[in-house]
Amino acid sequence: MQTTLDIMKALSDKNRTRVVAALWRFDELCACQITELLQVSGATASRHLGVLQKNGLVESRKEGRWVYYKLAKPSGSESLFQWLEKSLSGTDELVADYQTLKTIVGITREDLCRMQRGEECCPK
Amino acid sequence: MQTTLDIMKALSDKNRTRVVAALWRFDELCACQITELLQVSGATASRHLGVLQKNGLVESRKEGRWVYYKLAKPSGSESLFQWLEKSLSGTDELVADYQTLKTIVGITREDLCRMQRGEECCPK
DNA sequence: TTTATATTTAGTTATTTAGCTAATTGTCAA
DNA sequence: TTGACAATTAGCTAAATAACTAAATATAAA
Repeated sequence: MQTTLDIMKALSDKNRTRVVAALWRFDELCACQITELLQVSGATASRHLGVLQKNGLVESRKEGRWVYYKLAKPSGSESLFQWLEKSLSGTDELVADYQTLKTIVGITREDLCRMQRGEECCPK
Repeated sequence: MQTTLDIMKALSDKNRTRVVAALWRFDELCACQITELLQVSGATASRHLGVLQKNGLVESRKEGRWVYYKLAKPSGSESLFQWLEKSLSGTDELVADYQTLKTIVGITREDLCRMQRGEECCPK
């Protein structure tokens, strides 16, 4: 029972649900892209991703200094995600996130991380 | 989006989910029966029922001094409940709750409430 | 090897919330 | 009308958690 409750709790946070929704549209995103989307500190984004991963909702893949995340729907969760996707489709926040993400993935990882460090370099 | 998150949050609490599960099996239960099931104060049970009701998950009907609650699945929530029911089926807590509930509904409302007031009278 | 850096972990703080008791409300019965 | 009483609301406390900054870890580049 606790597993079920933990999944609900993981998905009852706005930022975590935004991450899940982002991964519906963009197959794989790295931690820095998700940090940029949520506009929180890297540590905060990392913690949210950790919660999602611990509950089997995302999985990660390390590639050099970057860590990439993608959805990992636990078996039997199809109807949950079916509901969630329908329930959230078209909400203002997610529509806006989609626009933001299109910009974010258009920037190289290197430039994005430079931006996050507050350096002057900007994406062309 | 907040509505969706609120529903998840409502269902991420163990006691509230136990109430929902109880109402799958017993069409209608009064507040005092739910208080007895959860083994919390009447005020706490009332607050949980209030959260469920506010988010459209249960509806209530007043009959004299008693208030009866039943499920009120919001439209479009079928797949959510399909997942939840499957995900929770057979868990120790809910199996135990079912046994407890069979006893509880076998007691008259009057005797149950007397028990809760700590009086000596006991159900036959 | 040393330095830079993406991510995670540790530690702190503010907010939220589940629980309690006490007070209030609304209904029935004497 | 008064008293009893089921349920809810108000007010409080303790625990959980989301955010931050700083420190630690792991990897790439110089």
